[in-house]
Amino acid sequence: MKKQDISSGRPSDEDEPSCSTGDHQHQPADVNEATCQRAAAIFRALGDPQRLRLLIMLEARECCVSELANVLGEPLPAISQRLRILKSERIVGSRREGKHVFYSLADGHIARLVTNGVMHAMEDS
Amino acid sequence: MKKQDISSGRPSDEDEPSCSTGDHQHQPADVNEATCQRAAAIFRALGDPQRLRLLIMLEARECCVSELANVLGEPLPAISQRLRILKSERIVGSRREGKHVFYSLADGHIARLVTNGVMHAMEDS
DNA sequence: CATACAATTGCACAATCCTGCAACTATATA
DNA sequence: TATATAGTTGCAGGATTGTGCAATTGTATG
Repeated sequence: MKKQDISSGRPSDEDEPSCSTGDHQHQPADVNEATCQRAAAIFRALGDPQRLRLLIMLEARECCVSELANVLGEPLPAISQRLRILKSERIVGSRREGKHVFYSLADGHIARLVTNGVMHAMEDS
Repeated sequence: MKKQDISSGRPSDEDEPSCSTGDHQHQPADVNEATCQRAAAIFRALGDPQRLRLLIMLEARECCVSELANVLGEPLPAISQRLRILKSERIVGSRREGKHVFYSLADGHIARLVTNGVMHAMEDS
């Protein structure tokens, strides 16, 4: 009959083979709900072509809003809106200098994330 | 007067200092529009908590749809839908074995992307 | 103080996306 | 062929999101 009970990886309730103590070791499989949502929020923020283009520019160097607007040929309010979203997720940081506000990537971790994503997209078939 | 012309990084039209030949070298700043959109599409697919949770499980090992549905405690059609989206972006691949369809991450590149995102979310304040 | 430039915010419209349920297809077994 | 299990697809709803434009704030200069 060979009834392969694959679908019931957890046959019934109260049977947790590798995690019965409730003690979580950070294996990939069990991640905080909060962590999961935070990570998703970051990815979602990166998941827009226009915002991603901003990040790619900021990856090269710190830029002010009007410079980004000029180079990308888009209205300034649009750029500001996108930067606002990226900042709300702490993906970019800002610094004021006179009339200008300069934006840059928050940290190297984000830079790696952006780079890896773009790399993968390029290597793609 | 010190007029700092920062905003006009590209003062007027028809002036492209470093790219006048049309030959693209893959600096971070200039990326194909297509590449940019492809990368954004990948990030967008990763940008949903439920889908991300699937990927985190698949990062550990290959799983079939009903197993994922069981472990995550969600209806099977919902899981199938999410996998469908992930597959359409070539983030996961599928393999049929009898009644079951097994899903797994498409490649190590994607795995790294997921890991990095989750890592960053955990390290975050 | 008035003016000019830089940047942000608010609002409305459109598009996209996520979800849930039902119906359908596919595979194996009796 | 009939039945049960596994998985996919289609569709309608409600929520979220991206965009464009006008109005506002902030900062330096005449």
